[in-house]
Amino acid sequence: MNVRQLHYFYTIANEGQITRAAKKLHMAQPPLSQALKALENDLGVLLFDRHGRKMELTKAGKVLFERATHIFQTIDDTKTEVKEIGHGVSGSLSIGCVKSCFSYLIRNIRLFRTVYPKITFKLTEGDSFQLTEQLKKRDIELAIVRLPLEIDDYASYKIATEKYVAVLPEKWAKKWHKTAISIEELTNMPLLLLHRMSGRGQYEVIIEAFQKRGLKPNIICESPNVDMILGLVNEEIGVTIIPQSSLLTFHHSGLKILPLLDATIESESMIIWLEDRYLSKSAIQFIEMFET
Amino acid sequence: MNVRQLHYFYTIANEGQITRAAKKLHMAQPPLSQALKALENDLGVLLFDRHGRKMELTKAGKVLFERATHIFQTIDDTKTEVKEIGHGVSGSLSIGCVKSCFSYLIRNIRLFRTVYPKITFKLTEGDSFQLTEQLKKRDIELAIVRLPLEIDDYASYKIATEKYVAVLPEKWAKKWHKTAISIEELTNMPLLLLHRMSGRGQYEVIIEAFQKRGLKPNIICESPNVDMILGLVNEEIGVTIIPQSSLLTFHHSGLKILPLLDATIESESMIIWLEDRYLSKSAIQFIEMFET
DNA sequence: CTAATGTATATTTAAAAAATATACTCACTG
DNA sequence: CAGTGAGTATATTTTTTAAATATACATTAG
Repeated sequence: MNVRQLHYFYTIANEGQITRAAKKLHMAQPPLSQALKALENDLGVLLFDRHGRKMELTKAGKVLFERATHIFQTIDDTKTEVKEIGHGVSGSLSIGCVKSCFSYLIRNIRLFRTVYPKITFKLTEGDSFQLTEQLKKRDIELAIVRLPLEIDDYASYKIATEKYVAVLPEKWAKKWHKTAISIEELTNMPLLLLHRMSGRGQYEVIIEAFQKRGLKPNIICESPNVDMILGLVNEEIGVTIIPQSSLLTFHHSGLKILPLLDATIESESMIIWLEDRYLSKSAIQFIEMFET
Repeated sequence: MNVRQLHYFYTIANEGQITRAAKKLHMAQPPLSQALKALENDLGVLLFDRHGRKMELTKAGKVLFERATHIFQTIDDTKTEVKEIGHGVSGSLSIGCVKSCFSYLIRNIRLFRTVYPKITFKLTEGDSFQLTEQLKKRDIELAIVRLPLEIDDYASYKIATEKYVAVLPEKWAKKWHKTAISIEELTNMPLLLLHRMSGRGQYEVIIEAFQKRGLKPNIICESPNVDMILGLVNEEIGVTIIPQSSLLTFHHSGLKILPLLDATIESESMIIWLEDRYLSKSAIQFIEMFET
């Protein structure tokens, strides 16, 4: 049995007649008669009960017709589905994102869904290094990361540049009555820093800002988790310096946010992907949304 | 997209390599490369991400592979199923049966299932005329009926010949202290008879037995339902004459069964089917079981 | 009994798939 | 760092397979 024969059988069963089926299949009647016979022969069952020019499905024929209907429906659906994936209007999109960039991701997913409602998302969270590993393994197609990061292997598009801000417990800030804070003022305070678990990250950038001024920060805690750091600040354990957008997901009641006075430590966020590799149409469309 | 191409794709995805897949498909590598390319072209998606000699499924490719796996599994199952139906080891068998022959049917179904456990049954009940109509409509393949019946259009096999017996209320029978009863003795009793709703049936045969002796039976009730008749006998409304096997399904506590003394009204039970029509292998096997 | 409609068979023709020959590409190795 | 091997791609020829043509056969309706 081959599928072409099955398709012929399906059409004959639908039309109830070989001649009519042949017309529908854009072919002559004799080859169709033969194909049907060959199929019956191969399966070892009569599929039609013929008397004269009346054809009636046998029991086996009825079963085969049911199954064939299902099979061709599935094949048809599959074609459509895969084509849609190809055109980027369907399918799923795997994106990794560092926690401090969640706000960018969420905003763009909302926008993307208004244009491509059939696309679903698979999201993972991790630090920049972990995400690049996931890119290489092709677990994700796109990653939204924060610089600095070794990105030679990746194509990238910069989605935001933003300043780092100092976050102080509200009580501490009241003593100053200031609207901004300098690096020097921060030196004397206990400092809590985001520290990536792997690779060179933002941590080093902040240290450099102090070192440039001959200062040595008083780092008392490092953590890869922004929520934890901000929780500690809230408990008046110390202050921190983080990208502004990292605050968006944190409900900050007892925190005072101050821009840095004499230094602009900047953070770049990028969306990155593997260069020279197949990128799904939907991923391309997702990137393009950032570009506009 | 055609299914041959899909099959090629499926094999390539399974083997992870075109050359290896070509070997498995008993063909050379170049046509396989081309077929894959044609499929990708037709669907408008890259299915594999090629770098050098490494091939990796794209997102669309992964989806297609999943679907293809399911499709080919279904096709394979279908082949097996239809072949099994063809050989009569699987499928379902539709049989109609008159109520008074239930015992024959049940006995043979039990036997049949020990040999062909995969065959399922679809059973209907009706009088002989109704069953022949169902045969013509092909709602059932086989019917077990009781003669007399117009059976010119059908192939048949006689499964049993049995005598009619008289059934009396136990109390009435005690007066006689006999082990058999004559037609004449029955004439004076109120008679309850099975009467087929349609067509000529056993009813007429019984009437004839009386008429041959110049007697006129005292028929006070007709019903197509054996249970109802026997219920009425049990309530001492009257007596009845029925084929012996009709009693098997009835729980008879207050009934006396007596053979007919001076007449043998006989009933033939047959299994019948449409002549010159396709009969499923399983139906043929079912008939053969009666013949042995 | 004949015309019309549908199916089956045999043979020829055309289309499509596969083979052959060969070029190209990358990765590994000495 | 050229050479080799394993794999893929392209162009052309060959083979296979499916379809068309011609025609015979079968059944039903008028």
